[in-house]
Amino acid sequence: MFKPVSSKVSFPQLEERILRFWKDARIFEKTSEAREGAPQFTLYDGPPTVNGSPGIHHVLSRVYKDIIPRYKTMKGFSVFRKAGWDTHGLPVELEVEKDLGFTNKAQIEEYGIAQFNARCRESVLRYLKRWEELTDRIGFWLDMEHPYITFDNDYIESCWWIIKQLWEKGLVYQGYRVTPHCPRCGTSLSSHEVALGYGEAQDPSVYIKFEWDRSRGNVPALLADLSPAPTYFLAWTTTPWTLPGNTALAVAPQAEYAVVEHQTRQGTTERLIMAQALLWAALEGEYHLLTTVPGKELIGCQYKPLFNPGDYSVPVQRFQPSPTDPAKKDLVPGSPPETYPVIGGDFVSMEDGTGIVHIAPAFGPDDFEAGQQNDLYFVEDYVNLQGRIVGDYPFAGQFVKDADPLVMSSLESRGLVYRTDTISHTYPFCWRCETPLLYYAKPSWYIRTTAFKSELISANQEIDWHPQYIKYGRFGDWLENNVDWAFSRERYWGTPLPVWRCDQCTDQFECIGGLDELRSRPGLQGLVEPLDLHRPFVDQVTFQCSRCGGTMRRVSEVLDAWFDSGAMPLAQFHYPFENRDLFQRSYPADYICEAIDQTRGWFYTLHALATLLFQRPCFRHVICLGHILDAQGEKMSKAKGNVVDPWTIIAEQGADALRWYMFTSTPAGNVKRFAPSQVKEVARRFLSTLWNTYSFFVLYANIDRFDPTTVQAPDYSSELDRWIMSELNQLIAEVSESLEDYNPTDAGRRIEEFVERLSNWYVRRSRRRFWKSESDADKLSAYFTLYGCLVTLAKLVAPFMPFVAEEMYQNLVRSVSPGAEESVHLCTFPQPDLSRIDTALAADTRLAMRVSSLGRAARSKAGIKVRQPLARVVVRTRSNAEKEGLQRLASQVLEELNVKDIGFVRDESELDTAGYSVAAEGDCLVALSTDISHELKEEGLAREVVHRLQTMRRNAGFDIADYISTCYQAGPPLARAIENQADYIKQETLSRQLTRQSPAEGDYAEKHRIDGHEITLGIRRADGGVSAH
RNA sequence: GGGCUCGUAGCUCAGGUGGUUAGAGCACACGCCUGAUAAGCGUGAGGUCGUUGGUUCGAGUCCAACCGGGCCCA
Repeated sequence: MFKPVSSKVSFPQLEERILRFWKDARIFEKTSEAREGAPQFTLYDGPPTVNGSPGIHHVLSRVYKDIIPRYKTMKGFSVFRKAGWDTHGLPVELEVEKDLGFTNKAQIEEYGIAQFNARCRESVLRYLKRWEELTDRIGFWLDMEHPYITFDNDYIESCWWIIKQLWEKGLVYQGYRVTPHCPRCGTSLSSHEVALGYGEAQDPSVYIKFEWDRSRGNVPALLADLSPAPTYFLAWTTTPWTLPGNTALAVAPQAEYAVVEHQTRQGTTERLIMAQALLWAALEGEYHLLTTVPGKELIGCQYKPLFNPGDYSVPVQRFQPSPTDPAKKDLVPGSPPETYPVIGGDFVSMEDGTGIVHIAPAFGPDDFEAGQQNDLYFVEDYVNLQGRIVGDYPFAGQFVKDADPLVMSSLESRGLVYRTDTISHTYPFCWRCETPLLYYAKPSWYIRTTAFKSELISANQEIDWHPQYIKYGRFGDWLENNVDWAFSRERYWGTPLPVWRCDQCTDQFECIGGLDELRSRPGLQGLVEPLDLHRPFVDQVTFQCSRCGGTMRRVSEVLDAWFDSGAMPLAQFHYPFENRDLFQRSYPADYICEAIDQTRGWFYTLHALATLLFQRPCFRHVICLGHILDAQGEKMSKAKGNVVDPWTIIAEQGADALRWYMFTSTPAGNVKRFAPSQVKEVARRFLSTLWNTYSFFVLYANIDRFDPTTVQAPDYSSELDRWIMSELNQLIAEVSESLEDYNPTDAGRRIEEFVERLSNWYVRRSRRRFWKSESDADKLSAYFTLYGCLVTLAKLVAPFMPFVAEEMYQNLVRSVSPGAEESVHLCTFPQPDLSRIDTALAADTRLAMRVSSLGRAARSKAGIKVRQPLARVVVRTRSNAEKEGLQRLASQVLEELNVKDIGFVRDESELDTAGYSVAAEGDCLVALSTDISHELKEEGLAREVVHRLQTMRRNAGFDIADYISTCYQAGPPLARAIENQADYIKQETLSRQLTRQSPAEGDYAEKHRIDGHEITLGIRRADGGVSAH
């Protein structure tokens, strides 16, 4: 006996039961134990940042991470899947800062780095619990008992080892570069972080006059003859605060520049120099053109500083060739300048502005480069790392963006402003705290990924991307445009950069690749127990300089958290200090899966570190998911309030419905518009159809005491059985193929299709076989076949919907075969029996379904219910093969249409359409005879009576197998029909007696009207309550 | 501004290498069926396949430009 299955089921409750079963019986552990020694399949779990609770988009990536390992386990692999948690980084610090009410770094240092980091650790540990809970609840099986956590000392030590490897290959360097800098967080951001934060900004758009000094530098011949008058270079900028840092103006050498004359508001005459092509856009009011001059002739002209740093107590530096390496430029202290030069630059655009670009080498990447190339002055120190102006400026003390109007009024008062506007454009903001980023020249540590660019590209060729276009599109392009990785951060809660520097001979650096190496340094001090490799403890560790005997102190930086996650192929094993074999076995990963934004994030750092270390990729197959948007196609964000909480969906529809929706609604790589109502639809359309088929089977199998363990395989004489077995094996083949191809979407959609056919054709057409009284071979064959379909389905859907699959398996298999595998997830995945696939039968059945569908349409047109039997259906067929196919399946069509006989014609002209109702679609035509003879009429009436009695049985609360006694009172026409069809009625309604009399006391009675005639029906359970079957 | 990607019914999606009248599910209206079903079946309505050009005997499908959404990069 199977456990009775109600058609009404709460999936969330069912899932909770299954979770307990898995836990109590250690099923997950057993899936590993059972596959010990089998070929390994490796998942690398891209560690989510455990800062904040997991959202619906995390469910998407986590169930996609789950399905392939589950499938591979059933295919006999030993699957490695260690959970990972990304615990470092700015987001974590930011949250703690918010809690503490901090607004800048100084407050952290005041508070104490040790305490601050302790809070960071607590914060991630708190969130980690929530991640574990959700992971568990959605049935994502991975080893959370032995996770890798990026803040562990072991993990950090592996990171150190990797850096040492790169250091020894000369791939780590400290560069002085202009980087995007967040003045609030006080740190540089990497290019992928900057990308997260572009937004619309309102900025000043100003045209500034730089006064030409004819007494110095170059005077272009074309301008030499002009009468003396004040002459200005006109330059455009959106960042007035950088003007005190201006040390040059750049022109496009090939462009033509105009000298124009105009009247100022004060009535004086002045001249402006700017690109001719942009005159119309930049100038207002009247002006007249004096002459033009090629840009290259302007190079070498000198102009007067807007703000001479010497006047504001700000130090000046200057680029000059390095004495050790003439190819390099050093910054050396300089004296305040008299004038600055006009230089040439190929980056000067003729799209907007004036064709003359203001250069502040400290505050822009192009500017910095121009400074190096032209040995320019360098003025940076009037802005500190908090973005505030220092020095003696009238706008000192202001945040740079707030200083903009004050800079302008200072220039305005000196008559150096031509025009002021505002502009709306995209500008980068800090992705976490939304502070506008500043480009700021400062030292940062780099990994020289560009040295391995061609290896990065060729290793990518070995990777199997889903969707494929990522490979040479998004990801390939990114590799083609590779730049060195700025991987240091001036922060606190992160893996410390393992580089020590001598405080005496300051250019002596040492990179430490592990703890033993550190312990072996001479004069080691400050390494205390219990060991914590984080700041501030690691900052106390000093040793002796091998060159001068000075003290080696660690540099202050920590690592970009992306380095941590990119290091996981090694660091999750504490490689190379432990687990060398395990590492070797698990490299490269067979499978990884994250969303599209990771092309610049984890996909990249993983690939970069692997290639730099081993010159080969560390993952073979990757599914790159599209993002989840809300139902309106808008990005989900807390601010908009359109974030979907996964727990709500799970509580209402269950994890399996959510999983199924994630897999089948949209291809993995597409954006997904998430609407909770669609999860509900999945539950209704697919899950409940499957469940009801299962529940139907159990209901009748129990009545008939069907025991799959003792029944022999049938001879499959039934076309229906052969057909569904053909469909089933076709399904197994296609599902396997799609999953092998990392495509759960197609696989799931095929399963949906099969379940639909199973329920709405196989079971519907087989119903009588299940409820007929005699237990013959045909009945057993139907049970056996449906049972086989359901058990196979349980296994096929197991990787998709692990809970429902388990429930079905436990009841269908374990309850009758205690020796069977303990869990569906310990079973092997079904293998298709290709010999059972009968494509001709499949085509014939499709045709039979189509004919039935058209036959129903013909009935509908004629207004004759299906309950009324008809004499004949005629089908026009295109070929003998079609005709023979339909003849074989005639009983299915006849029953479905409630028709006595089927005929065939090859041409419509053979059909006398009088007395027929015809329906056609494409080349398929079906005609139903509409003449209803007296006998057919009586049969129809009898079926009406049966229908009313069936409904009454249900209303009276009888069991479907209870025998009853039936009585009726009706006029002659109905009574005659009932008498003539008495056997049929008794059989259908399990009536022992059928008598023409009034209902007795205690009978369940109803009055009905059939075809205009009144009838009273009464039923009662037959004596002894003996059940049928 | 550049790159990638998507655009098919009100909504969610199918539509290998170009080939009759572009399909499914949901939702809507009307009708039917029901000893498993929260279901199912039938009919109806709903589409200039984002737009405009081009290639072709023939374009949802191939090409180009543009428009719109998303992501990425400036």
